[in-house]
Amino acid sequence: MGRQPCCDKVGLKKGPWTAEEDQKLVSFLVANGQCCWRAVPKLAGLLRCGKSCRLRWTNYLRPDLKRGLLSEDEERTVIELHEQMGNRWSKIASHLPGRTDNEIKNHWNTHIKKKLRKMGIDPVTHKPLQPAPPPPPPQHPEEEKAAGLGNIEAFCSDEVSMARLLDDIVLPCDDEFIGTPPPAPAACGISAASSPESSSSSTSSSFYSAAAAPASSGDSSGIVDGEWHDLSQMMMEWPETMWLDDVVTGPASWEFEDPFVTYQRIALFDHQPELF
DNA sequence: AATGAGGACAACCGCGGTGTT
DNA sequence: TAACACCGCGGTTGTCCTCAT
Repeated sequence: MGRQPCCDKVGLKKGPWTAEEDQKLVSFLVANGQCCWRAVPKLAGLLRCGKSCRLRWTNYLRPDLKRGLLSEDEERTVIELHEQMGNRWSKIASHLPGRTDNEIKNHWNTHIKKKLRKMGIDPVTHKPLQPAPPPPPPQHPEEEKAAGLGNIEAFCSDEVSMARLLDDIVLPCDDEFIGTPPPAPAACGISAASSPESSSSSTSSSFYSAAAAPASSGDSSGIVDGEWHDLSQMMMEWPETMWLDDVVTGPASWEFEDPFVTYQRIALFDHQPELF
């Protein structure tokens, strides 16, 4: 059965979203919720196709999204799930709350694939590459596996350690975090969440877990499972926090405003007008 | 300081699945 | 049952940014 292309209509805009478009989409969805995407652009006053709106919302504007790099726990989970499911990015993403399939797919293609190759692992088959990685050449398949896959050093020593990187940029999502405005998208902090799903990977028998466990034990960010606030909960708390000033007035010392912060402001205005 | 290469990621494209008429 | 419409998924592309030269 033939299908009309979704976005070839004359006059529909393509390409990067502007802050104004983000604002329109977010304010519409916050006010009306998600209905049929085809109607969203018209109702929201956007010259975009519904598909584009859905993608923008799903991958960037959704309030429950985590921001920033995947934690090592999350990376391990992705690898394990990829081993089981292949390129079922949406299924993989469903095991990582706050992460999108697109984000995971991009991270896989740009980071994890390289790491696995450096470790001598075929990112497609998850088996040792042939020929085996350079010296010292293992004598037995088991040793090869252990050397290539069981060595966390191989996983991260040739790059800036994700954990240490997160040490620098991640703020724990506790009350202190709530009171601290996120200075930049990458530092929104939620990125290092140790979700129950991701932390459960530590019990997996997969060699990836064994490989990475030492480096991740005692989450480098100091965050304990369950400490992460649900965004809606955070939003309920914002008015009592210093963050509110940033959300309401906009970042004082940042020229660029993260669309996420824009969203927060819109959401607060729309849902708690009595506060202003 | 200029510039080219490579990396990272947002966004688009096309297809398949599913619900409705 | 067929035709259609919509949504979601996975692959790919385009653009911006960073870094090395």
